[in-house]
Amino acid sequence: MVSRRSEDRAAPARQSKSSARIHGAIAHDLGVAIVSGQYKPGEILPTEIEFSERLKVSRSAYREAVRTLAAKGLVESRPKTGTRVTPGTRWNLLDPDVLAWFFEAEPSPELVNGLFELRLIIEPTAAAFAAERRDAQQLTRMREALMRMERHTVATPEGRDADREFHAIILEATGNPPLICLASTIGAGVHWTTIYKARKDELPRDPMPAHWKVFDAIAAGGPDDARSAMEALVRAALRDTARALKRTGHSGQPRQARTG
Amino acid sequence: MVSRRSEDRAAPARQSKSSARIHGAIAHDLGVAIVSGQYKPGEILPTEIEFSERLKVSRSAYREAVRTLAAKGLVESRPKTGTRVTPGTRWNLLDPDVLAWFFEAEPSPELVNGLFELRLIIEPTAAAFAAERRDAQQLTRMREALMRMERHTVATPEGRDADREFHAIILEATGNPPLICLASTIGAGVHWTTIYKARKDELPRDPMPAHWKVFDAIAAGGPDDARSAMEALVRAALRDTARALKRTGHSGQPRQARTG
DNA sequence: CGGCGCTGAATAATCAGACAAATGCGTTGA
DNA sequence: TCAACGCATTTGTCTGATTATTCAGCGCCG
Repeated sequence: MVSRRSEDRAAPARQSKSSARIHGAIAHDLGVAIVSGQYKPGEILPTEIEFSERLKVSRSAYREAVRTLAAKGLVESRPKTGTRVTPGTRWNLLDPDVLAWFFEAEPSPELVNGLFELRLIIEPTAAAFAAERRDAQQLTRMREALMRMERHTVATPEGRDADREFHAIILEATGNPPLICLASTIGAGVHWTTIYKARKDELPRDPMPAHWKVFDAIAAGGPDDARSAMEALVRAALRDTARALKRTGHSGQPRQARTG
Repeated sequence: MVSRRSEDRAAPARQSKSSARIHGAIAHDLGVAIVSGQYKPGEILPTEIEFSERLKVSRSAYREAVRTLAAKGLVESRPKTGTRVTPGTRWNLLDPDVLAWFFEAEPSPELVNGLFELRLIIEPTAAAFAAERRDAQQLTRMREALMRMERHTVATPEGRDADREFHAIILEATGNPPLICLASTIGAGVHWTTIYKARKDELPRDPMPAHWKVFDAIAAGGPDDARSAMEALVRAALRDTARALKRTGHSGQPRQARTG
């Protein structure tokens, strides 16, 4: 995010490069500015006219960006009052974009710990459900994913894709749509944005045995075994993630927001 | 939602009554239409010009509504292609508005069961965390909430508010922001929209003993006791909710969406 | 003295119409 | 057969004006 003048807290202006939907870029930058505390809850943003002029975009593009943020609970607009940053308790922390915006800036330890805790609740339970409900075809796909992961190792994009897919199939096997939504959001937001940023020589030790244990338990149809195996796997992953977070300070590297 | 002509699947037009932000009303109606399956995933909405004319609103108002839906993952717009309903796996099921829209229409049993399951995972764990982390002041507030609930009973709005507050304080005591966000969303979406729609004579039996058990465990600092007490409480509530859902078919009664 | 309605100004909300950018698709030429 | 080109379509953006809301201040009345 580039500010031309120091008093501009969120004034990236339109990227002259190529195209990039403008309202999406503004929503992204403003969202990051809000979750990172550059605009504090209760604070009122400049008027539409002033802000859109400062950003060098039309009022309509700016307004569409604000609608996006309002949909995620970050701001609230009222005539005469203006657009106000809502209290943090109203933010949709589980929105994929909001989570991504947090991790682009410096997520608070409170948030990171909270997500870790949540993941530690959700994923083992999902594995237990999967052990009870998976069908033969899902089992086959899990095995294939793990074999692909083993062949490529997590040091490669292919290996990481296979890892992701393994977890995705487990979630799918739960047959619980909100759980699937939740777990993939958290997984995408926390785990993959950090652990794989580690330097190659700091990659976690061979994760395959832990993965195979989860698979075996699910294949055997043992929910308790699946739960504990997955808990061990997640704990190991979280240790690595925490280490990476502590080392880098934050996850850095902006990514493309899905919205827009 | 009023349709003037039968071929209009989502054409409530602007409410001539009072005021109501137009883009918010459109987002609401279109959102309900999408989650209820009137527009199916993969389907492409009419062009902005056509749809906005049909709704009798300006293109900009319609576009802002679409931005809101896109922010929640329900649709996706691209030049030349149009605005397409995204596959259900990409919807933010845990967005409070999306959840509310589901419950305005007929939520699928799959979704309802999924939410129940999720709640049964989350809330007992939250109670366990609360038992370990609550401070004296939170304990006092919990007791006051329960006493207020006892005094008014859940048959009154005051009693229900006290019930809500009790659960909210427990969540607050976990100190886990994503968990707070998640649990309040699910609680708002599932529980309160259904159970309290039951006829007075079908209200659940005295919920106070179960509530006091949860409180006692949290006060005593026993996470395991708190977990099992809360699990019992939630199970009872879910039974009542399931009964109400089965009887009414769905939760009916549209409510005001928060967005806009 | 206190509450209540009126008035005005500030701001978001909506509208209308034009132009720009992107992109899927058919056409055309090698 | 296939690649490059151009066209039509649709969303994206811009401009400027008008409308609706609502907060704050003031005066009036009880």
